[in-house]
Amino acid sequence: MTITIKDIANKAGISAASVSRILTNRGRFSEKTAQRIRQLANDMGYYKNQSAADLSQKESRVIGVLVPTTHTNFADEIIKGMQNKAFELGYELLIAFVETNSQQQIQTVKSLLSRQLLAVVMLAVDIEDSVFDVLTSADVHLLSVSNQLNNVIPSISSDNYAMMHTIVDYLYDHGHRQMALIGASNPDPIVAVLRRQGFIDALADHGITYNPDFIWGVETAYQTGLDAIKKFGTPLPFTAVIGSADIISIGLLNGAKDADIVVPNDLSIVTVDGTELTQLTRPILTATQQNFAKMGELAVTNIADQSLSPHTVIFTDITLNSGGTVATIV
Amino acid sequence: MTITIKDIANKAGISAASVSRILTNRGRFSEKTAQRIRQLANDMGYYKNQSAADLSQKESRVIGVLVPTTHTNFADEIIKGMQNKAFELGYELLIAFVETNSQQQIQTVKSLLSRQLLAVVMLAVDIEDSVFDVLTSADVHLLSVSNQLNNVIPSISSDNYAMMHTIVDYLYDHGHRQMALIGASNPDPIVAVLRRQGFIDALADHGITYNPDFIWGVETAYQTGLDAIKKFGTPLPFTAVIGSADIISIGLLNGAKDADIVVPNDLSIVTVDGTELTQLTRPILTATQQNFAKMGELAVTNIADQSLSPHTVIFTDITLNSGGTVATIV
DNA sequence: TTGAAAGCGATACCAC
DNA sequence: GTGGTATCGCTTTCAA
Repeated sequence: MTITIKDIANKAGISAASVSRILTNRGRFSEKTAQRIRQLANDMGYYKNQSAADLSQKESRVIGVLVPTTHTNFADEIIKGMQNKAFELGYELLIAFVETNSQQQIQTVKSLLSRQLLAVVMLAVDIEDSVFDVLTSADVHLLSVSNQLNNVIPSISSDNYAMMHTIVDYLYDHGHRQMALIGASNPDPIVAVLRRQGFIDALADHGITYNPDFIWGVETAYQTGLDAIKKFGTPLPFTAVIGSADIISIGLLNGAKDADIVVPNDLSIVTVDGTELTQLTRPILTATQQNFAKMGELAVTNIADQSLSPHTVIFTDITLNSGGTVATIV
Repeated sequence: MTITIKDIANKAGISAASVSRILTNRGRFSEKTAQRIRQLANDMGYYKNQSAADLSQKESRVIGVLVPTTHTNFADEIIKGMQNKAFELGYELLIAFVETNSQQQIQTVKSLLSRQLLAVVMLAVDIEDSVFDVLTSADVHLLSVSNQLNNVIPSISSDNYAMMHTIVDYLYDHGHRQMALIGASNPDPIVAVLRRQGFIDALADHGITYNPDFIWGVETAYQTGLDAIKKFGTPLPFTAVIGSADIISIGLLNGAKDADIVVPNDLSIVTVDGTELTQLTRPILTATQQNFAKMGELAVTNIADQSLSPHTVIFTDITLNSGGTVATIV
C-alpha cells in the first residue's frame, strides 16, 4: 500500500492539512513540526500523488511537448533547454513523441490533453490539420518552437529570413555568385517559405537574379543531399550550395565525394542548424548555428510569464561557425 | 471552464456513472445511449481528466521512461518501439530526460514517481547509486533496456558477449589477427564488462592472446575515437579496431583520415550499434546492428505481461551489416 | 441497464 | 499555527 499524507498525519499526531502545508511550503506552520514531518515523510518513503494534487489544484505546472519522431537531431537540444528552465522554475515537462501516422498522432495528442496542461509546445512539428484542430479546440496555450506559424500561434525560432542573408552575404564575400538552396522547397512550413524568400532577396541585394532551378529539394533528409548532387551533375552549375539542415548537408558532402567533386575546392557548402553532426564530417561543415537550447529556455520562461499572444514571434541569435567547407573564389 | 462527465450527464439527462461506463467501455450499457453520449462528448469537446481517473483507479497504465540526455542516438529508436507497442496495447509513456547532474536527476525521478506508474524503464541509463536507491525503494517495477544489470533488475538488451564473438570471428575470417577494442574500458556498466570479456574470449578461441593495451577508451564519445588513433600512432599496431558505439567509430574513422591512415586498407573498423549514423560516413561503417526498436517493443509487452523477475534477461537479435570499412588481409 | 453514493489523495478555505 | 471539511473529476460497488 502506498503512503499518503494521512498516514503521515496519523503517525505524527497532526492533521493532514498541516502535513500538506508543510510539504508544499505553503501557508503557515511552525518550523519545528515541519522538521519532524519532513523527516517522517522521508523515512516512510512518501511520494506525493501528483494526480490527486493536480485534481485539487486548478492551475497546472505541466508543459506538454510534442516532438516529431522524424529524427531531427536538434530536438534534444531544445528539450534540454526546456528541461533546465523547467527545473529551475518548478515546472514539469510531459514529452510525447508524435508519429507521422495521423491516427496515432491524434491519439497521442488527445492523451496529452487528458492531463491538464498549462501549455503545449510543438517542436518543429508539421502538424496535420486534423491534429491542429484538436489542439486549438482544446483550450491550452500553444507555442511553436523552431517553426514559425505566423499569426496563428506564438513562436520561438531563428530569424530564418535574416539567416539566409547572413549566409548569402558570407558566400558572396568569398567570391561566390552562383548559389543553390537545397531542401527548402516545401510549400508548407513557413520556415521553408522564409528561407526561400530570404535567399532570393539576399541574392537580389547583390544584384544577382536567382535561378529557380537552384532552389530544389523537399524532404529534410540525407537522401535529399545525395540526390541534389546527382540531379545537377558534373560540373555543377553553381559554386556554392546551402543545405537547409545538417543532415541534408552531409548528404551533399557525401554526394560530392561520390561524384569526385572536391569540397570546398569545387563546391562550397554552408549548412543550416549547426548541431553536433557538423563536427563529424571531413571537412567540418561551415554552419549557421541556431541557438536551440535558448529556444527551449525561452519557451518555458514565456509560458511562465504568460506573455504570449498569437502574434508573438521571438527570435534567438544565430552564429556563423566557419568550418572547412567554404572556399574563396578569386 | 472545462467540461466534465457531469456536464455531459446533465445535458443527456442521465447519470455521470453511465457516462463514465460508456466512455471507458466498461460494465454494461445500451449501445443506443452509448452512441448518443459518444457523439455528445465529442461535440462538447470533452477531454477526460486523466488525473481524476488515475486517482480513482488503483492500477495505472503509465510507463515511465528514463532517457539519458547524453546524446545516445539510439534512444529514439527504442522509444519509437516502445511507443508503437504502448499505443497498440493501450499504455501511456511518460518520458523524462535525465541529466548527468545528480541533483536534478533525483528531482526528475521523484517527480516521475509522483505519478503512479506501472513501471519505470531505464534506457541505457547509468544511474547513480543515490538515484538507484530512490528508484528501488519506491515500489515500481524496474526494467533496464540496452544495459544489463545482472540479477538486480530485469533487462532487455543485445547479447553483448556473443556480439563480440560475432565481430571477432568476422574480422578473423577476413584475415585479421591484431585487433583493438575502443570505448569499453569503463569498469562500470555491465555492458562494457561483457564486451571486454567477449572480446578476450573470442580472441582466445582463435588462439590469440589479447593485448591489454588494445582495450582502451572510457567515454562513449566522438573524441574517444579521435584520441585512440592519436594514442596508438602511425603505423598502428593492429589491423582492425572495434568501436564500442557508432559515435566512437566515426571518431576512429576521422582520426584515421586526419592521420593519413586509409580505411579500410590500413585499418579496418567494425562498429557496434548500427544506427543511421553509420550510413553518413565514407566509407559506410561495417556494423553489428542492434535491434533497438525490438527492445522497445519487448519492454512494453513484458511489462504488460507482468512476466519480469529481477533475473530476467532478454536478448534481441543482432545483424552484421557489412559496409566498406573492413578489408581482407591476405 | 441505470443511478446514488462512497471513495481516491491532496489542497484550500475558514474557523479556532 | 493548526484542524475540520468541502472539493476537484472520475470510477466503482451496490441497489433499484
